[in-house]
Order: sequence, then C-alpha cells, then structure tokens
Amino acid sequence: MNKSVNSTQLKKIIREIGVKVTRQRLIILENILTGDEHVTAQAVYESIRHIAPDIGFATVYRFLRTLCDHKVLTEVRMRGLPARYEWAQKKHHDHLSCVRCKCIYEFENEQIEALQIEIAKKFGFKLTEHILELYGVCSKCQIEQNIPKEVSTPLQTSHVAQL
Amino acid sequence: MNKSVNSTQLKKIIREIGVKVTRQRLIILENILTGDEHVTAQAVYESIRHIAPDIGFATVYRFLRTLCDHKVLTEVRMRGLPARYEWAQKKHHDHLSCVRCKCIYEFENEQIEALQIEIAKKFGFKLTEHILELYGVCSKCQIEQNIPKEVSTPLQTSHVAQL
DNA sequence: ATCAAAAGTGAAAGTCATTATCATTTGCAA
DNA sequence: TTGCAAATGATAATGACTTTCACTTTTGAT
Ligand SMILES: [Mn+2]
Ligand SMILES: [Mn+2]
Ligand SMILES: [Zn+2]
Ligand SMILES: [Zn+2]
Repeated sequence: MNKSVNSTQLKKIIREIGVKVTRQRLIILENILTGDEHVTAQAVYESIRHIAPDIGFATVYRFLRTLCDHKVLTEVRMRGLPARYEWAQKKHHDHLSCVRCKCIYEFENEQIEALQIEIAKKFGFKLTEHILELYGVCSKCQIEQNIPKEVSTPLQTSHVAQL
Repeated sequence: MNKSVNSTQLKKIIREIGVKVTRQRLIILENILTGDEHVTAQAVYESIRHIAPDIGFATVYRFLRTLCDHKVLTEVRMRGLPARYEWAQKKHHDHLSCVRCKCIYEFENEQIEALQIEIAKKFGFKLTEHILELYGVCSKCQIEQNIPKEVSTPLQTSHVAQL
C-alpha cells in the first residue's frame, strides 16, 4: 500500500518500455506503485489531481494502456465495469468479487489452470489467455444485508490465496 | 440453425414471462430461435430489417434484456465486445474463442465447476455466477496463417464438447 | 365488440468508458 | 543549444447500451 519508490526506479521502468520520461508519467507510475490495488483510470486521475491538477485523464488512460501493452500492468475487467489495473509482476491469479459491495479477492488454483490447458489441447487451440471470474455475495454482505449499500471507494484486495 | 417454430410456441414463451405479445416480440424471438447462435443485438436488428424494417433497435435491446432477465436467454460477454445471446435452455457451458478468426467453441467441465464452488466456499462466498473464457489460436488459424484475415459473420459454434 | 388503462414502441437524446484529433509543448539525441 | 519526434491535454468522437417521451397497441373487463 505504501511501498516507497525513488524516481530512479520509476525512470528505469519507463525507459525500459521505450518511451520518454515525463513528469506526468512519473507521477502516474508512482501513484500506481504506491497506491491501492485494482484501481481504475478514473481513480488514478483523481488521486493525482491534488498534486498535479494539470494532468489530463487522456494522459492517464494512454499511459495505463501503454503500461499494459508492455506488460508492466495487467488490465482486469470485471462485468463490464471500468477497467482496473494491477501490477503485472504479481503471480498469475484470478478474481472473486462480491456483487453487492464489489470487494475483490484473489485466488490461484493450479488444478483449474491445468484443466484449462487440457481443454485447449483437446480443441487444438494454442492457448494465449484466459479469464476466470467468480461472482457471489461475500460473507459480510450475507449478514449485514443492508448497511453498506454502496461502496464508492476503490476495491480492496486481500492477499492472494493459494488453494 | 433452422428449427421451425410456430407462433403458438412463441406466444407461449412470451406470455410465460408475463409481458404482452407484440408483433415485434414475435419476430425477434423467432429470429433468435431459428437463427445463428451467439448473436449480438445488432445482428438480430439487422437480420430482422428486411422483414420488419420498422422495428427499432431500442426494442431489440429491450426485449433481449427482458428475455435475459427471465432466463430465456443468457448473455455472453467476451472481452468487452458487444453482448451476445444464446438460448438459456442449453446446458451450462463455457467458451473457447479464437483471437484471430473469432470462432467460438463451447465446452463443459465438471471438475472446474466443482473447483469453483470449492474456492467460493473457502472465501465464505455464496456463488451466484462465474465467467470462464479461454482465448487462443484455433487449429485452422495455426495453419492458414493469413487467408481468412477477418470474419465479419456472426460467430459460429460447434456443439458442446464434454470434457 | 367496445374501451380505457397499462404496457409497448421508435426516434432521438443521453450515458459512460474509452479512444481519437490536433494544436501546442516537451524530452532528448546529436 | 537545437530540431523534431514524441507527448500532452482540451475537446470531440465513438460504440454499446439505456432512457425519455409522445404516440400506439394489447388486453382484460364490460
Ligand atoms: Mn488481482
Ligand atoms: Mn454458448
Ligand atoms: Zn460484499
Ligand atoms: Zn481461428
């Protein structure tokens, strides 16, 4: 949540993807590295406003996209909601989300991964990617059936569970 | 692909979901029942134009949505592409799609289904839904590495494979 | 068959997330 | 320092829906 990063590291990341180092990119990247997980472009844009109100959201979108193209970030799109981004260095995992409070949990399941590969093989596919999303009602929401009606804050994540 | 349906059957379906029977609904529903699988609202709209050019696409969207709400159809959303619809009476299955020619195959895997339930249970979730999509290059596209550059026709489906 | 209330319709406008345009500014290799 | 490709940001455009609303149509009750 608040890892510290120095601008040298940030510059290194930006240079390695072969684009110019700009003030806005440093700010955006730092925000992503030190901020919440599973953030939306809008959230990054807003979170940056107080320090750099001049950065347009087109720039945020563009750079997030660039970071995805270069596998620095991964785009997570759940249910037609706005795209969320996460650090791509994390180990592969899938997501489980509450349809009510929108919280997100991460999980990893080797058996499922293996079965997917098997299925693709049976169809003669060269598998490149997959999406596995589970939706349901989280344990909290099963009890407090009304209090936190809506969550406007960015989705929080627990650590990845090994199953 | 061209099962025959009489309007009595169509009317029955519409009445059972508790809405009025209209000419446009009969036409839309018949088109879905007798036409391709995994169609988009736009495709239905266009496919209907020559027989009933007066039906607006708002009506198509609205009715498809209604049919989904009443579990007559299932919405299939792949990769943020426009929603596709399929007859809900089909047994549950997931999709495997070629990133190049966009063909869709259906599969079903009980083991994966079971594992998903297990995962949800571990998190204390009441599972309501899941999305599992595999993406890759189909066997044809692995060979003919260029001929059918783009497929504009609606996605075709093979029959569901049991794995 | 008649009729009014309720439901449905279509054209058009509105949303919302994202992408494109383009005039201006900036990074940086030479 | 400079030239110029790359980047930026304001704004318009896009695409897939969704909503609005004035005008039908359906349907249950007479
Ligand atoms: Mn994640
Ligand atoms: Mn299907
Ligand atoms: Zn919840
Ligand atoms: Zn293919």
